[in-house]
Amino acid sequence: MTASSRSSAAVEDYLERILELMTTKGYARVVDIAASLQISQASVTNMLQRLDAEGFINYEKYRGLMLTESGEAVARAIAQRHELLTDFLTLLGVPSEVREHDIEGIEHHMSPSTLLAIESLTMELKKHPMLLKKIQGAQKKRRSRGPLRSEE
Amino acid sequence: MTASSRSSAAVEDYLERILELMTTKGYARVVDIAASLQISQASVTNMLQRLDAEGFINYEKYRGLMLTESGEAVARAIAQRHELLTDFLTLLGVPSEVREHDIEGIEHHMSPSTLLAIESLTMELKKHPMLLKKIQGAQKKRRSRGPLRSEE
DNA sequence: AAAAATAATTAGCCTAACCTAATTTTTTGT
DNA sequence: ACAAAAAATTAGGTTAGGCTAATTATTTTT
Repeated sequence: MTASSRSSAAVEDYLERILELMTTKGYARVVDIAASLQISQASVTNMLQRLDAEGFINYEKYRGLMLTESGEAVARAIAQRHELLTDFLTLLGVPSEVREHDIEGIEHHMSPSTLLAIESLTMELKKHPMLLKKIQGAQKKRRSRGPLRSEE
Repeated sequence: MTASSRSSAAVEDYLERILELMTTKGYARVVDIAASLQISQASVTNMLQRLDAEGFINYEKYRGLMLTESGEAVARAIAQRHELLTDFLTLLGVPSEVREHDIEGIEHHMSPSTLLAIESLTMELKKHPMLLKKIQGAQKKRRSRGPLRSEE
């Protein structure tokens, strides 16, 4: 009955996409979620049942779903993290393809403390465009010499 | 023969710990690895067999193990990432308990591009102690007002 | 050198998240 | 209205990475 204690990375991913679909299209069907996450519809159905059981959505077979309060709260928190990280990495000049991939990997593992730190940092960096230029420049230099490993 | 294409987060964790044990104690026994990763010895034995099969270590039952070239390369890459991230988050004033936890979660998901950007940023930040003070200050303020809330 | 303690291995399970194939329900086009 | 298409569900696998309990090797102590 209660939304359970801690949500896994997978749960967070689903909720994030569901919220996004709800806000952009007004609804989130199994087929849309599957396409968005690039997984099978069967897997989505399965997860929706679990999300319902855990109190993150209200789900009725074949009929559709709605985020609960708690589900929406989780989804919004993740979306906010995602946005913050996008903002931050964009500022640093990380190329968009790589950026999105990295964010999807790391967004489930950042504590409020770390997020707060990055938020502060991001805000501060925005006030110092010269500094940002320097940072982006330093990257180009190194990249051409060969950094840590092969590029992605 | 060849170390396989892509290493999972778990593989990377094991290799990182093995390298650390090797350098600090001179050897890495099953019991030590298990204690360090807080998992059972049985699981470690299992993974060691896999690491051997995939060419990351040379492993002889009951006798011990050595990192191969490829295993050591992976381990060093991860260790370097870990160090960089520690440096970065420390600079931002993220408390050490949280910091370590977050790093363990995210270090397996960062592309060379992102790492390079953070490296440049970290170097630049070190030259601007006043800026850092400001960032750390901003965090304290917010933290006392509320956990993770959006700003402008 | 034998017994006791410690370390390592094996065997057999478990769970989370995925998958495909088959089936059922809903929607759509004529 | 009803057949065809699309969407959703169920049933039954698979894989990674953990676990415990039982067994076997090795090391230490007496």
